[in-house]
Amino acid sequence: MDFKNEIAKQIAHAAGLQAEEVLPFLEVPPNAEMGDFAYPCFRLAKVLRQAPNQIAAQLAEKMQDVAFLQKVEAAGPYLNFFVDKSLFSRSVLTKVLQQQADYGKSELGKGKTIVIDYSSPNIAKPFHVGHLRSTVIGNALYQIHQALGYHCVGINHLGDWGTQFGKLIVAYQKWGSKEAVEEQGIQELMRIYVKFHEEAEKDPSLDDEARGWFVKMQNGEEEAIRLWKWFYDISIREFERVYKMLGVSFDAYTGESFYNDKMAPVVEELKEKGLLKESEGAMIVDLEDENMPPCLIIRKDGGTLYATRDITAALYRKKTYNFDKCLYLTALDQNLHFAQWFAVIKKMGYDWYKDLIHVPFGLVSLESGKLSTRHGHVVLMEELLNQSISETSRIIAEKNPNLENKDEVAKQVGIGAVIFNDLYNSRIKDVVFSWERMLNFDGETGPYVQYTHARACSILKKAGNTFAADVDFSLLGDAASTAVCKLLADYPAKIAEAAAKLEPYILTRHLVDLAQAFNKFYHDNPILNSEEATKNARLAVVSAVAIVLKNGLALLGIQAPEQM
RNA sequence: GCACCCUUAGCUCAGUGGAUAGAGCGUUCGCCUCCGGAGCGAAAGGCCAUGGGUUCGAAUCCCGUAGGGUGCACCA
Repeated sequence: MDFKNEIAKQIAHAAGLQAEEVLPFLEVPPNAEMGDFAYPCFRLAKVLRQAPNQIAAQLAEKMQDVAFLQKVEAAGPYLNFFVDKSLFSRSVLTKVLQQQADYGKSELGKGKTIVIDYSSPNIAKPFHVGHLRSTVIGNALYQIHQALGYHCVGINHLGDWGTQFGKLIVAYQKWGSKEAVEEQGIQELMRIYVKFHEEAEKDPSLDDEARGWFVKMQNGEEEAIRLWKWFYDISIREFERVYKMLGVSFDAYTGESFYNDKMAPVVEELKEKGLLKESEGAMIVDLEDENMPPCLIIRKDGGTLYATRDITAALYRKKTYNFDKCLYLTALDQNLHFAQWFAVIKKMGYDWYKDLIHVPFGLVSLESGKLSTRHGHVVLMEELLNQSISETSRIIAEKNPNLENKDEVAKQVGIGAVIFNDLYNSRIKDVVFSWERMLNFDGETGPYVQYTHARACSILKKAGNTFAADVDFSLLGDAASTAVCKLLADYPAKIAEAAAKLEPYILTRHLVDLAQAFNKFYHDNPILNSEEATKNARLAVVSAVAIVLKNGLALLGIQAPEQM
């Protein structure tokens, strides 16, 4: 039963309106003592030509006998509703306990396809904290949409093509060795890449040489491709190690190199449509009428660019997946780039340009300043995860030394902490990375939610993981129990809201709210030590909370150990 | 110069048209002979950057200003 909907109907009936006119304005009072739902009557004042206070009083009068309402009260201009608590908890809890792992899922996105482009790191560079956000937010949006019934396609659009590989080839030939690259992997690639930049400052002809090698790659020349592929394989192996730790996977690894042979026809199409024009030796699409700088398509040396590849990839994805939406998870500083090439797609006459969505997030920096791979000014992803895991191990050794499979749990909690932290605020906020904050597991953190889940599991275990089916819901009338039930009831709507706003934090925060409400419930109400019927009813609450916390964490890409 | 984003408690952030602006961290004080203290309770801490406007009502919407961040031609 959807109480909000039913109340809207009742108000509409009493006020002579349609339920749809009422529903959007139904709200939750700031304080639970004021009621479970509220309707402000200000907006009726004009229509009914009466003061809001009077309207509220009259409507309250008319609704005294509604069965599922315990009480309707006029508080000044507000109409406050108190739902029948036992009816409410029955409705929520039976649903959660029946649906279990499916609670929260829906068919909102049935038949729709959503392509999500996330993580997309540049290969041949180490995977660092700057890559975390795209990876983790993208993965959460993937899981969330999947729960809503969408068909999701996760794409890792690797930065695996471009002049930087020409640079790498030159650097390898001049200063590298096969042994060193095989032994040290990306670290060695990084070393020679940095060396290249140092040398190129003194000798600009190195840049021309690098561009030359990239042209060879584009032409498919054997030696160039062989080296590139070698660098590629080494990088992917290292990335996959990190993805495995994070529990993230992709449906396709079609990176930029994948589009190498697919760009020519697209450039041809731009030409045919009269969009391409020469400027300063390069080929551009003019966007003056869109109030933006031009979009560069072909360099004066004939090379392709970022935008060329993104446009080609978008056309390919539309053809291959026929998506309803295509999301791009990148930092906010790429705003203009996306706005530009989206506009090019529009000019090409494709009305699905409006289904292309840049999902930006704020920049990550260190307390000591900007991230810079070249200057070694980074925190590597593996280092971060390992630090978090070892901090977790330390805490386990202190608090729960007899825990079985400690190492496994330390991984789940340590990695969960990192993921949770990144999904806790709205995307757009800049992040200043801090070890101190990162490794503090008190308060609104992943470990807190996991701990709450483990605690709930522990109680259930002590009760033999079972309770009687005929729950007496009237025993759950206290404020703490009601607060928990309300949050359980709101959970499905929060998933939908997170998807609509493309903001996983909506879900993350809800889980924190639920964990807080549960911990209060736990402190206020003895469970195992209470009288049989009460114990049974409270176990139903504990069980439902465990289910929802676990489901919610799963959508964020975080595991929920039963002990920690 | 033009464009985009941000500004709410000491710090990190929720709240985006309605009732007394909320969390967490940090600080201070309580709570384990009692279901897991990675917990719970309480205190202190706010001119919601600023000036106008719209509205019965603005932290929330619109315009201006200031401060901070970012982007603007052959990197991605």
